[in-house]
Amino acid sequence: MEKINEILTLDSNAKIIYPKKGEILQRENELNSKIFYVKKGLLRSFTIDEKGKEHIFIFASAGWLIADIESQEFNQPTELFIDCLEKSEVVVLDRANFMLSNLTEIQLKQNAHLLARRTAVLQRRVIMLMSASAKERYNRFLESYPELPNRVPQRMIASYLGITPQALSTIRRKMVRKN
Amino acid sequence: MEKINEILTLDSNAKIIYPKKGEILQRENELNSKIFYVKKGLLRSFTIDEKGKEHIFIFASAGWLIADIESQEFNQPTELFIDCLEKSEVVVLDRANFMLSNLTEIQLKQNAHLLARRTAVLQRRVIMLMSASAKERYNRFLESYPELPNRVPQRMIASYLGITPQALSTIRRKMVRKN
DNA sequence: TCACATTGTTAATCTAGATGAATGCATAGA
DNA sequence: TCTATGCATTCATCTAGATTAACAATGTGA
Repeated sequence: MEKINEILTLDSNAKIIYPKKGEILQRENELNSKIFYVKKGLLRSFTIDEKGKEHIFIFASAGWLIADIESQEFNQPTELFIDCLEKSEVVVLDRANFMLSNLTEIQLKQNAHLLARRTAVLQRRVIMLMSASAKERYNRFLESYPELPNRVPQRMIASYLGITPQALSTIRRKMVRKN
Repeated sequence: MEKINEILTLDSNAKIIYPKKGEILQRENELNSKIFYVKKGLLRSFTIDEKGKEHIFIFASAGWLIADIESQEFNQPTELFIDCLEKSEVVVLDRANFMLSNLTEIQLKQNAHLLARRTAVLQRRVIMLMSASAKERYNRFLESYPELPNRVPQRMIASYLGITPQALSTIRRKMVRKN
């Protein structure tokens, strides 16, 4: 994940921002083409459905990219909000530059790996959503992101898992009782 | 989607196969690094969970790639089966070659776009699984892949949507009644 | 400091979709 | 041709998780 820095330093259009907790970096329906690389802190992306309910798509802590790849790839307005959960340090890249600037071959390959890694995470997520119970998904979440439960409120973890805060609370209670 | 052909013709290790309906191209737990590009026909990838239940991850008709990106990116044995639903024509690529062969810059960028497009599809899939009812997911599926219902049995569509064949049958009945 | 919002918990009720089983139909294979 | 296997449908039942609501504990801001 270090090679990204080469890309960043080469991209003269890259800017660094220091968003505060609660700051919104990208809104739904913006025609946006930004990619955010988190150097420090924590961001998240999420949608809001017709009933006004929030669905967290992904958390991005230090070293991760966050962006609305779907709308960017198909040149449509953003579906995802992106906001800041902790005081952060974030590199803002332009999609066009990220994909098309004069990067070296090595950097392009790195780029491909970053995208492949993101895809891999999503692949696992889809399989989990289809085949695992809420309890299993929660346990997998704890294994995969052991530090996040200390940093984000439970209602957001519930939202990430695709369940209500009440359901998560019940799952946790049952897990405690069994130990 | 045509530029892929440039990549294919350059990759001297690429082979063409002609699998028949029902033929399995990749099994779970194989340490495999193949990427399949479908020229004609129809493939699918799927997992089988602990209860023996099938979960279809993706359908790939002409012009699409299919591969277990997750296990490849993390160098682990395959989680996904890949098999053939219709007599097909398929280009078999080696992951190593696909990522690291001496492709031109343009081809590498094309490559990045193919991956980004895959990621975009998965992004939409995750959001749908989290926020939409089975009925809504079915309608979206019909919009996105209008030709597939004629080519694959309903139980597979149900599996793709993450519901049982019975539930899909009920949804369809209700939709017919309303028209 | 006091009002007020946000978070997590519990409990009662409701519902989308799962499960299990039976039936009719079509296709395939000996 | 007959038999068997897979597919779609329907129905009765069950259950994981949603919904609604009430309440305590903690933060937050004027």
